[in-house]
Amino acid sequence: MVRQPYQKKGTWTPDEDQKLVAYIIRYGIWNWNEMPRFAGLQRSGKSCRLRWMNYLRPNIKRGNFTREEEETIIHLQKKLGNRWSAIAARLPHRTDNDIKNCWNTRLKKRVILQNNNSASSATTETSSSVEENSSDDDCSALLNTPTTADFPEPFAYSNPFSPSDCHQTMEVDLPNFPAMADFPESLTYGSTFSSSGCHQTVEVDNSCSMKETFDSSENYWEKLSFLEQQLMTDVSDCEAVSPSSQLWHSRHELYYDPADDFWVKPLI
DNA sequence: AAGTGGACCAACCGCGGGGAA
DNA sequence: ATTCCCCGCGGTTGGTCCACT
Repeated sequence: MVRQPYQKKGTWTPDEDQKLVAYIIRYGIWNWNEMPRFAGLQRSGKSCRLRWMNYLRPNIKRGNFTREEEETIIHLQKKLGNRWSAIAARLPHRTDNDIKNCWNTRLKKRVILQNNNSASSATTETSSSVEENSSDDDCSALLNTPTTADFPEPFAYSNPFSPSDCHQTMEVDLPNFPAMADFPESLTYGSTFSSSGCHQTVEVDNSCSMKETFDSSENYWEKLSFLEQQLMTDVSDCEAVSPSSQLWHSRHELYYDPADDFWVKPLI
């Protein structure tokens, strides 16, 4: 009988974030339901997916929405309704959850207010101000968002939206990436980061231990922040691994401790 | 200083779609 | 054709922060 592991809820801790990011960087996304177990997380797959998609994903723009973005959301909401994922697809680097929150907390009231004002006004010109003032052309810069299909290699990223307007490239090189059979028993891997001018790279290799890199390195979160800033396409689109193989599962059995519901060796 | 209410945001829940078996 | 499983979406909730009284 398979014991249903305890599944934690609530706010994610930095340690959990670290485990999830480290795992996804290393292995990609293959099965959200199975992933938390292998990543040493006591979370549901849905929770992991949500955390990744809404917060940890590298290409997420955080912080206040600009006036232009807000107008775009209003325009698109009017056009598409509450299809937040469709709206998010047209707003670079904003998540559907963020857009939904923005709408529910701010924009909806603003629109209602605008509508009330226009309704109370005898004139008709203001009633369609949003529609008229934010045509598709007006927000074309936002709508012409590159899709992940524009990026030929799973781990090579270009960032046309870099704040500094310089073209930045992120390369994540994962040698032996899915080859579980190649992992030594004392599984070691990690990431090194380098930056030079506008061309910045991220390399993930097997040269240092995961623990060393993410636990005792001087600034893991600095690096993660770097990832967040520079990885400008969806890592989830990366084809990472073939976990369905018997090899995958058999190798993971070596590292997963069912007694603790924790994936021990690779991370500890 | 303490209480209160609103704003904001992260996360959860339930449902439906789509693909695989 | 049917069932099952996974994923993604949208609605909603709960916690935190902050301004105001």
